[in-house]
Amino acid sequence: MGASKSDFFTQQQNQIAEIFKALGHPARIAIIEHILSMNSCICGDLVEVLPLSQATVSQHLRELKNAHIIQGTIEGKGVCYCMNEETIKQIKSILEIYIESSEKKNTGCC
Amino acid sequence: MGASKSDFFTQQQNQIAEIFKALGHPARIAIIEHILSMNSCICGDLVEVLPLSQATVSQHLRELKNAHIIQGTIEGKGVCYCMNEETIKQIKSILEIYIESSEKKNTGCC
DNA sequence: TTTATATATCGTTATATTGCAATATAACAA
DNA sequence: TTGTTATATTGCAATATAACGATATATAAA
Repeated sequence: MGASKSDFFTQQQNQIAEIFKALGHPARIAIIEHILSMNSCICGDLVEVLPLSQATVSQHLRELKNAHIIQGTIEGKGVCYCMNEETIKQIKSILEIYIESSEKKNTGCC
Repeated sequence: MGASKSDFFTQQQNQIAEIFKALGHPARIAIIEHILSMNSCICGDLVEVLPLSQATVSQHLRELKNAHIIQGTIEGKGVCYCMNEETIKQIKSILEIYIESSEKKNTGCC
């Protein structure tokens, strides 16, 4: 197969997984780090920084946009990218819940 | 292709992406939620709870183990799974850094 | 020992992802 | 208008992933 049985999971589980999946590629981590490291977020130079073709970079950007991890606005003939803090905060708070639950229920078996 | 060019990214970028990738599937999110919701972490019943075959569940568990998101110890004829808090905390702190950087460099373009 | 139960691994198929060249689109410049 | 630059999309080949049946392994029970 290769198709995940999304229908059998909750909408929330699918949504969370979507975001993590978008973060699950080194090129996309590199893109995020680069957006964060720049003072301006006009990111046409990503192609020069990354070892990937323009087409591939554009594709990764689209995936990050689809998952609402970054936002892009047209600025003249370029596009300005920046992080969508809300999504990152959402994921962070989910991890916090995981950590809390895990600390509460320490059964000592591992 | 289909092979990601891992060699061209830093070890840290690859490692972070690996963990996010392991979290990027609804079944694996469901597994984590179930481990956290149980008082005991003996998780042989995951197969009954999830809409997946035993082989598939075992495969997902292996991926979570490989990414050090969960740990498993043999208990009698079953296996006891629990979270590896360290990994979750590591990912959480990376997201915190992302949020901080993002807040500092608000250029207002998006 | 034999049998049952729990989990892991192997082999296979269907689908998804990665990456790029080629091409399309869109905005500015001349 | 035409040309130039920036980004997106399309189409394709190579590889990876998801899922499962069958089988292997490993421990407990009889």
